[in-house]
Amino acid sequence: MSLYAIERDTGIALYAQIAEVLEREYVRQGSPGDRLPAEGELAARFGVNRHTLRRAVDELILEGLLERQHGVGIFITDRLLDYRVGIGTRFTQTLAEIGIATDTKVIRKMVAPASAGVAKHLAIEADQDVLWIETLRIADGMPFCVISHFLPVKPYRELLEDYQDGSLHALLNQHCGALRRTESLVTAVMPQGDDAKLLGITQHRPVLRVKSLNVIECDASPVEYAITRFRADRIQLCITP
Amino acid sequence: MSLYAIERDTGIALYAQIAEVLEREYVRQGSPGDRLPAEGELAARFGVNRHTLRRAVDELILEGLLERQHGVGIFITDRLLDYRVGIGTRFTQTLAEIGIATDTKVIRKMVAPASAGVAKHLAIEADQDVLWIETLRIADGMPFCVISHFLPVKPYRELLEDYQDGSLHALLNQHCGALRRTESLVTAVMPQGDDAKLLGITQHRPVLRVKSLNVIECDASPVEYAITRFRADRIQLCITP
DNA sequence: CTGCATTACATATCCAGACATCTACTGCCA
DNA sequence: TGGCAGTAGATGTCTGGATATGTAATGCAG
Repeated sequence: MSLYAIERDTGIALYAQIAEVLEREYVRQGSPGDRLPAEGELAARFGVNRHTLRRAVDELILEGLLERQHGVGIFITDRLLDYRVGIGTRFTQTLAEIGIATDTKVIRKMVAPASAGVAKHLAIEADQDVLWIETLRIADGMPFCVISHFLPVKPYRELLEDYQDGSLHALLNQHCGALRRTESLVTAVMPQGDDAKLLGITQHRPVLRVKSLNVIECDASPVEYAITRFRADRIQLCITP
Repeated sequence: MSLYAIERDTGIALYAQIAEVLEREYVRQGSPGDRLPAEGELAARFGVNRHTLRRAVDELILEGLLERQHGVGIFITDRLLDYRVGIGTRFTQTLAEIGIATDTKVIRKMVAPASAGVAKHLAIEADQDVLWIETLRIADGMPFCVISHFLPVKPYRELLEDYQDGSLHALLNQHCGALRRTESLVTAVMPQGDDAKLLGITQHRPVLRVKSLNVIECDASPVEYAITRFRADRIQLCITP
């Protein structure tokens, strides 16, 4: 029997009380990957309807403590992995330095008219075509971040015609010489579109979004505008002055 | 009548279809602050149960597009304000530079044993007492970020006995000389504890968390370890190399 | 005209049940 | 032995109804 009882008519919602008990009893006691009893079983134990129990589980999913797998069960999520990635340097290079094997998967590669934001940064007219490459970066076999790369069509279309994997910036470096990152804008958002699926997280976990612009070192002409979405549960950007 | 019809048995959940229609029809057309029709009204219009409609609204609340007020209605949320704040500099100073008036409110001030993380950064023993100050920063009259400041008790207790508002770092500067920020760790999390209430956001919007350590310039001894939680909808950290 | 009780209406919670869909396992069949 | 159909059991969606609680406007009493 549970040490923590559920009380009705206390002014505190049943689902909130149950969420707390579930957290104390399963999340804190258990380990990542552990499965909880089935919804019906838990509902019976607490003496509430299955909907009420689901509402309680929803709370913990929102907090990132649990996740559901359709047809399988409810599981305790993995903990923060605390990778540190420098913001000033390149993705592949940075992770290589701390001994993490990385992989790149090209999700989409297309030519499309630039949005206002992209056009501004690439110093072209809005609606003018840009090269749009969507890549998924994988570290240690686990999805790490999704990057939308935007490049001017003009000089880079042929260059990237057969780009498939590896470091995009190494390729650009060979062609344009040294690149420089001008500034990075960092914020937190909820995952949009396919990002949650690609990153292997639920729709309810935040992602760290970094917008950055790379220019050619010598003449400062823009080469690539990138929007990166990191799994926030696996990463801490490390910024050193 | 709506241009966008809801279809059953398409394999797409009704609530998902309704959420899309609500977004197109109200969120994109309307303005922040606008109220949606009542739940019952909308449910009748779409020909679904009120629970199903609520589920649809839940989706948009999670995406940060709508918010509910008990007994009042459902409203379109405010848009991103896109403040840019440099990570390398001081809060008050940075915002002053871009012409934003700031205010500081001390939420809590107490002495408590250090957690493992805090102790490590301040180079003291775990469980040893530290000064713990919780402040809320307000920019242009709107909550902006919550900061947990941790300082060694030893030299700073008396200094900060009567600290109430204004720049904490200006005060520390007078006492210790120049400070230097060693590194900043940035990630995204969902708000914990009272943070959502203090920041004036729902529990379902992400916050940007920055952990930083300030040391004395000349001898590199740690002065302040701070954990800052920014409203992610109002801020973009701007990082320049 | 002020202030408070009433009331209408909004969202919040909970229950009970039906059916859909997904997953993993079982066991038969080729 | 490999593959596939069936099935048990898990989560997902939707309905209908009852009741609780919060908000703001109404209207009456003072």
